[in-house]
Amino acid sequence: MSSVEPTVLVVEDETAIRDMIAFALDRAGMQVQLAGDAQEALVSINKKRPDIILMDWMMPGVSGIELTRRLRREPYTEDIPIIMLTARVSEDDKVSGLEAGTDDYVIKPFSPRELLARIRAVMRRSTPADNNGQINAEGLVLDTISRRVSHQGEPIHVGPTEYRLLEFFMSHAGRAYSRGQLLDHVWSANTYLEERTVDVHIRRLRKALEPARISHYLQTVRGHGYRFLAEPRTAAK
Amino acid sequence: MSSVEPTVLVVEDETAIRDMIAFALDRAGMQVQLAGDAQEALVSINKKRPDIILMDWMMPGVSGIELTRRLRREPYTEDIPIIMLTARVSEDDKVSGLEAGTDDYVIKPFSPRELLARIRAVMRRSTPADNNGQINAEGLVLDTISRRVSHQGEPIHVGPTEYRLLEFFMSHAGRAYSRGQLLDHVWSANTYLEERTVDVHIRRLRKALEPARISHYLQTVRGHGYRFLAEPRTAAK
DNA sequence: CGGAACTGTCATGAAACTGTCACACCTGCA
DNA sequence: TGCAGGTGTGACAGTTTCATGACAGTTCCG
Repeated sequence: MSSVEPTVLVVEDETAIRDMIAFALDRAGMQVQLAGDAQEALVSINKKRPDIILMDWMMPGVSGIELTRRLRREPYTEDIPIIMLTARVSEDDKVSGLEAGTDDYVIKPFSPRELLARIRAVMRRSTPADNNGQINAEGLVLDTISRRVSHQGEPIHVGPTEYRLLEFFMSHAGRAYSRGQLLDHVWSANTYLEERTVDVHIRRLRKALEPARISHYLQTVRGHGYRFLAEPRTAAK
Repeated sequence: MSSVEPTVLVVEDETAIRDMIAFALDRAGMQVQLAGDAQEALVSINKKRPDIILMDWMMPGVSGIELTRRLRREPYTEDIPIIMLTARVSEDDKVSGLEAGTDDYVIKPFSPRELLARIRAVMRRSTPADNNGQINAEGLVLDTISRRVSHQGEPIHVGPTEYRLLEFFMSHAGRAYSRGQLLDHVWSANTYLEERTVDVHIRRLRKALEPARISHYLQTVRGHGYRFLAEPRTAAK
């Protein structure tokens, strides 16, 4: 897997907790960036894009959840996994956090070990490979730099919306999304669109993937939405 | 959460150490499975999924670290916490062990007391509720992220209602619910439905679980309702 | 200006899903 | 043994959900 040490950004206003986390992560061989508030966090991210972000829910000024929303809006940061540190436990918070784009939660108080476990779990889940601008899934390659799609060398043409949709799906492979979530993430926010619109774009994307015989990578989750899953060849072990 | 005794799989080639560990764990009221090498370990895991694995770093044949990688690759096993037993002390080994998906490690020589403490710590942190969106019960995995159900890797198709029903049951395993309670929890409120409707959905869910031969996980509680209980394999019947 | 590409919405039919029923079956009890 | 209430099972019709093709409005170019 990735032989380089992952970089973790810790956004937390309480110095004691921040230092504790920093110590634990450092011991585990991770690069650590520290930030005391959202402002510092943004600066830090701009300087060096972290592989994962640990973020306190409650912070002076811009809250963790608000910062998450902002990060999710920018292409440069939207794919960074975020783990929320929170004292809250209610279902509502959980839901709104997940909607905002959080990948996991750790509820205070937590042990350094638990934190490490979560970080590893999230990274194992969301790090497909080393990221040089390409996302690869069973021969389907999406190049975020040239903004092109190809399958086993053969170029595939997709429209702008289909491209964004595919990019979102491929960088969150395996995960099921409702139509509402897809509208939030793939279309610019604040635009109200019919949910059926998603269906049509899925259809167009499938059509584009059809010549490569991989349209089934886009799976329908009945009663819910869609999911991208590039199934490996069904071969016995 | 699980009040039942945890099952611990010990993978260790040195008989003396293995016996010592087995004795200590048994005294602490834990179920113990033993394996002398990776091969035996895989067989044992297939027979009964352990709640945690103690694994020697150095073993003849497939090493502990390699076995860890393999286990992390399979959905059925990827969530089992692993504690590595090692004589090595260098930083490098420590890091690569963690990267491979190990949850903790104990350096030889160690005391039974230390071992138990580590086991309890790891289990405490990896059990809490929706671990990483997966609910696992004896090989039956419900993934709330991808919204899929599978048994020992084999996907299982269930309809939307059956999915919600199973999710509810699995996150309240062992508990018996009346038909009325199930209607309240699984169906959206304010809908009046015939109580027998529950029976039919139970039936459909059982049918879906039938190919995996685990339809008996859904038990009938006569005169009351139903209960989900994934029983470990009973030897003979 | 004109065409090509793209976008959002809609109508339609097929497929999946849902709730209900009738009847078979099973269990405990008189 | 027969009865009575509870549960399993298959069938069915109504409903919901989704795939698909069409269409009109837009934008983006030459």
